[in-house]
Amino acid sequence: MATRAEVAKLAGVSASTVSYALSGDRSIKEETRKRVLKAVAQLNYRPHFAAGALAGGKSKTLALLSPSGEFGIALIALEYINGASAAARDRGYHLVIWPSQESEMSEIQTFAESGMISGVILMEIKFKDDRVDYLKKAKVPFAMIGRTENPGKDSYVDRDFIAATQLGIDYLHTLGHKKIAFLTTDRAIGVDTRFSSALLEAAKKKKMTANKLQVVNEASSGRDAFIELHKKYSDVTAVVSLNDIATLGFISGANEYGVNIPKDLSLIALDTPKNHIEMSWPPLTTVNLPAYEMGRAASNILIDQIEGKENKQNQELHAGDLVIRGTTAKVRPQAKGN
Amino acid sequence: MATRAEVAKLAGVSASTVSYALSGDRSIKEETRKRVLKAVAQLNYRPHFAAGALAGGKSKTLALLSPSGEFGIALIALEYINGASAAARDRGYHLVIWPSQESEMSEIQTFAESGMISGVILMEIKFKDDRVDYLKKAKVPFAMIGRTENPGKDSYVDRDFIAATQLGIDYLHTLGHKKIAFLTTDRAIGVDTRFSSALLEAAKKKKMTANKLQVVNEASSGRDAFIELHKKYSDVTAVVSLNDIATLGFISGANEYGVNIPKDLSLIALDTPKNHIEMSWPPLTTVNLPAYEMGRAASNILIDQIEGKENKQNQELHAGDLVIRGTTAKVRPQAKGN
DNA sequence: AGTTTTTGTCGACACGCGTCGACAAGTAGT
DNA sequence: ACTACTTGTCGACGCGTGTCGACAAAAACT
Repeated sequence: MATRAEVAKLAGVSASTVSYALSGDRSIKEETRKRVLKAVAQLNYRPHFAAGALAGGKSKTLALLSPSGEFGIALIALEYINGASAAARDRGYHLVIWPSQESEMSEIQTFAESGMISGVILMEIKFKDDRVDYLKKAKVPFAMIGRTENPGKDSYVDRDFIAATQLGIDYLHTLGHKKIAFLTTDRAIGVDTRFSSALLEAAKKKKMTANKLQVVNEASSGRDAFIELHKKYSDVTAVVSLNDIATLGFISGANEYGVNIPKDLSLIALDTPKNHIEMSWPPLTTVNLPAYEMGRAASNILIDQIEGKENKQNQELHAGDLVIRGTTAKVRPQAKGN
Repeated sequence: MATRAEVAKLAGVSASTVSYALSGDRSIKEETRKRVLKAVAQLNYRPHFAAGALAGGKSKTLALLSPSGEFGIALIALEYINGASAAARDRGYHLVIWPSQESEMSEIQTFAESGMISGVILMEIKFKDDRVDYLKKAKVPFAMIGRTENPGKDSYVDRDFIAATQLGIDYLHTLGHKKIAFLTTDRAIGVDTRFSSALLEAAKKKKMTANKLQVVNEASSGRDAFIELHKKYSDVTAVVSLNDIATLGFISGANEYGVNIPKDLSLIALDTPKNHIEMSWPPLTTVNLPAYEMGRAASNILIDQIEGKENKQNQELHAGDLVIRGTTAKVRPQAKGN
């Protein structure tokens, strides 16, 4: 492994000149810089990361705290990770996945102080989130994917629930649907609450009725929801799902009962990771969840913050786009609900 | 952040004594060690990772190279990551997810040489894998999840295809099935090849016929496979799936055609990550893929290697267990294939 | 022409730790 | 009682950087 000293010798300059030529923190004559860069290339030199971290106090490493639920990292986390990781790499950082056991926040703090990590990305944010409070107190830079009830000036990237919901509702409206139902859980994460109220609002605007079907995050629950719908709300012509797992069970239920999607019933999913879309048949019409982009944004926002670009925008909302696939169709003229 | 010097002062010993008390690399009087440990606890001291890496040349960081496919990290990778990450943490290491762009192996080498990473975990191993050749030449310690055609003495953790297949086939045999079919892709990864031949072998032993249904890694392809089965092999009473995504489409197809699983047709999946199991209805009978354990094992094997425990076992096969859920049943007496 | 500012470079130092050699004190073997 | 080894501790050094202060040379002002 080539060191800075070797580069300096080859380029005929001092060691510090090499550093400055690379970092740009002091002005260097163009010709000298070129000589240095040539030597760097020739020796395939790359600064020793630990030495840099030691001397500069910067590790250029981000930790993505993944709440270790039952199955460890959640499925959707995958796309966030991919995006965050890619953006971090683009800016010379690394991303460590940190399956954080429960409330081991003090550990995070220690690692932040020991220079191991420069900042933290948080997922699955609750309305009230202890982790957020902790990190703020500990002065560890962080960015959220999701947001607390009152995020204030904290950095976050989140779904634009209102815009996403409107895209879906407006499309159903275009297709002629007037009586709809929606699948939602009532987890304390806040996503559901925000989604549900945005949906009711959007439906109201279009003068559509919207019945709520309560589900939990399981396929079987989606199937139960279909059965409930089938019995109680037979005039409903379209369903909006706010839970990805339940969606799949819901489709199974429809299949089982001989209800054809999309001919008899339209279905649109608003909270479905890419991986699930390709798993269903027919392919789901969705307002897609731009998780990759959100992950990217989270990294960028966090890095801006770490590097002291406080002036930059540090809160983002992503709506996603309507992607029409195979589960939506025009309402049938003879349907009761028309 | 407390430093070694502060601990030393508090404990009334020299700095190096603190190091030795913690590492155990030299004998320290029991009483002294206790005093040191007390001071460590009191100050909440943790060695500065970069300093350690600089001085000792050990970063205690593992990189998990995830082939960035179309969707980045693959779904199953999730469980591997969780397992590998947990095991690494247990042994004081960290796991960096490295979405490796194509053949940027030289980058890996550079980072390994620069002390950034101590070893590499590889996934989605092909029969002939350039990355493996590269790492061997570059002398970067690595462990595979999966294995090349001729792994020799290279470290790996892989599925025990023979045992896993036998568990499934034997169970179907117990249920009275004699004519089966199986879903497989023919990707070059080697998994499919090994699985297919193990299955044919196991079926032969039990004197069962086994028709192959070729699929690709898509839900719609699984649906097509069902239709093919329905038309061509109507006497088949059970299906073994070797591809998780196709499985879900297969079930949709059965629903669509009014074929009841498990009453009319049994289905058992051998290569399905946990996340997919909870997504299907009825819940899948599987020989589960112990991905979490495999991830753990990969980390442990790699760390053993890094730490020079060459004598330890560095190749493992995991079969998984038969988990009976809702997609298998006794063959129906009146079925043609009986 | 003299003074101040900017540009370009260098040497020195600190970051916090692992580890080597030295050495005093104790133990074991003759 | 002398040597030989072991135990327990310490001080010193080096790992490869980032960065600060110094300073000569050049440029920009009076």
